[in-house]
Amino acid sequence: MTDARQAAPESAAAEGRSPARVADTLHRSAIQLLRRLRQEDRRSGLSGPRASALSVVVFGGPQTLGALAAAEQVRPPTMSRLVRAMESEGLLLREGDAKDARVVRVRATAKGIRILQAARARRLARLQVALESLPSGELATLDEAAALLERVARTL
Amino acid sequence: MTDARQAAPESAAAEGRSPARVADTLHRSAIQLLRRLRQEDRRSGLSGPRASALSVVVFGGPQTLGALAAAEQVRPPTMSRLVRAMESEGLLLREGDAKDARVVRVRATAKGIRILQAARARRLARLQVALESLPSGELATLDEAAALLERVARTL
DNA sequence: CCAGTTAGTTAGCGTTGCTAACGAATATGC
DNA sequence: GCATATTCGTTAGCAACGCTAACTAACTGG
Repeated sequence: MTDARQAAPESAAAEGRSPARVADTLHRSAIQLLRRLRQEDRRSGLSGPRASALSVVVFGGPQTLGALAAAEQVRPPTMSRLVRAMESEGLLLREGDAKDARVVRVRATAKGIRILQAARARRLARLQVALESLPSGELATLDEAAALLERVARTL
Repeated sequence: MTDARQAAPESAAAEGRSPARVADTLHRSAIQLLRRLRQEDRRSGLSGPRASALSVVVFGGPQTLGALAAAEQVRPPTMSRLVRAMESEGLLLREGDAKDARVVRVRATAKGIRILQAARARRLARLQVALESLPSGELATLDEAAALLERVARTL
């Protein structure tokens, strides 16, 4: 099945580096990472779906409701209800579009931005502490890999 | 606040490699990666919570209901209902403990294992395809980083 | 101007999360 | 050994989230 031995690559043994194996380890470690960081979200007052949707609006700028639903991989009725609930909590607001009266544009409020950033800061702080205890070489590897991974994820 | 300039590290510029920045990029890329891979789960017939719980039982072996709830970061009543539903679908079975009659031990059935592995294979296949188009140096970086990340995640 | 398409909502259902309260079994203390 | 406390899991009941089906309103193309 595997063609790992053909034309041995330039350097350090390629046996552990088949795309299949890397995919597996990457997948498992990403799941594990986010699972642990999710513990920090309890005290944010934001549910998972709300934090995720709010994040898209805060970092991606104002969005139509449909675009937001697509980004969150959720159907329009689900996002419609989510947006209404979050609007009533003052996290975001819905505004009409000047060109097309059908669309609803969603924008984060100052409060929404503040709350999301606080939740995000808690997650990142926890991860940062763990990274601080790594030797600089390992940190460099993670830095390169993270940038790479971001690019790979966009092409998925 | 940052002490990035003190005692300049051995090699290539450390400016982008503060733990804070790496944490941020890692976090974002992990979210993006799993968000995309989640699209594959639609055709597995397993909901997110079910796939996740089943995965813990398949890879971690038989578990008590409470341990499973803790692993999934969910309260016992939630896991109790989830397990009952999955048992009725033939994905796993509940068996009593010989030593302690209070505990319920949960084990995956052959069907459960098969279905989980199929879902997992779909996710991994998609990621693998993306990785195959990377130059081997980048793949090596991801390989090292994935192993590192797995270790970091365990200490979180 | 009329048919078709698109954006979003409403209605109604199943699943998944919780807390509170309980039953049963085990552990502890006197 | 027996009363009490603790632990494990379940039941009941609620809120949040996911879906599809069906609808209204608005835009588009002839």
